[in-house]
Amino acid sequence: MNIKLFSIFTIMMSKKCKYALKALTRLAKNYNKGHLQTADIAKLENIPKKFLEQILLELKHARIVGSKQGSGGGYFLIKNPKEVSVADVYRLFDGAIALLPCVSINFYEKCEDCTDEKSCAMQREFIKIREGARKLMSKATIYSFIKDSDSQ
Amino acid sequence: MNIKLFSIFTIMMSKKCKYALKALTRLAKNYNKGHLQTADIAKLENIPKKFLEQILLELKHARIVGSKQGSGGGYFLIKNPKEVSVADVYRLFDGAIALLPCVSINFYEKCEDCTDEKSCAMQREFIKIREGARKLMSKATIYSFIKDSDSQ
DNA sequence: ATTAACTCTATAGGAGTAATAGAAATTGAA
DNA sequence: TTCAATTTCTATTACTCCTATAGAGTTAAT
Repeated sequence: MNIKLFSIFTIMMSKKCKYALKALTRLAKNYNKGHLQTADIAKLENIPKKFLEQILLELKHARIVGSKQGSGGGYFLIKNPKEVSVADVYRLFDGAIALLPCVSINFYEKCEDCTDEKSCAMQREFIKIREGARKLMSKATIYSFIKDSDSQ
Repeated sequence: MNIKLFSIFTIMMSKKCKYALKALTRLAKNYNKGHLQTADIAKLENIPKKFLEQILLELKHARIVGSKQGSGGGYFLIKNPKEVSVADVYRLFDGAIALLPCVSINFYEKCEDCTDEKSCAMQREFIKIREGARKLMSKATIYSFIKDSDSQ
């Protein structure tokens, strides 16, 4: 009968991106209160430390976090938590929000198999899907993660 | 400066899934008008023929298309084009619509790094995103691809 | 029978993910 | 000034999955 019993192949957000969001959430709780060290964030959030180092470095290059080097150093959030959206982080680590390259705003590419983009039957619908996802992912910010969680 | 010049790593719909949607669109145009052969669909849609064979077979196992074997055989759509959604096809080939396994309806899995799911700060927002994407992808059907494209 | 098509399984190459390792640079403090 | 702690950066590994191809098997029309 060929029934698919299990499928872990699901395309989702990468772990890197998820870890980034969790780390940013930690940093947001500490916003304007100094810096946190990689090792501490790693332990608190169950993220492999060396992997988290890479992630924080990328976030630094994207100017979302800042760092203090050397002994007693660490990372801190530069941007306001309300101005760091899931969309921003997703684009940085996982790329396009659109499901097809030809309907992506930031990562546009022509589909190889498409002879004529204008006559593509799927574009109109996939633009709608992209817009829905884009709006929701832009509205969800790091701040929205913390605003109710500390019974504040 | 370490500027990322190019990134083709974007997570999107797989080619398999895109090819499936294109093939289904072809079959929908021929709905209730007999069958089409793999080779013809492959040529019309610029899809590698042997790859398309696999895809149509999977769609058959999912009871979305039917087939007629032997010489002169081919594939035809079983389901009404209005009842085959992007969500259905996406789930079949690419898996979960949700961005995190822990907020997926059909492909739920616990996040390894999450100690306590109830206290996860991100769940609420990611459920919203999933719901938006789910609704849009369920509303977009194969029929919605063809309804205006033939100036009908 | 022969031909043409679907059915099924296997496999290969390439790409990307997740994670680890280690050396270099920087800073604070003893 | 030396040491220790931390960030910075590059390389590399193991693994998985995607894309595509190949070929043998099965079915049905002529």
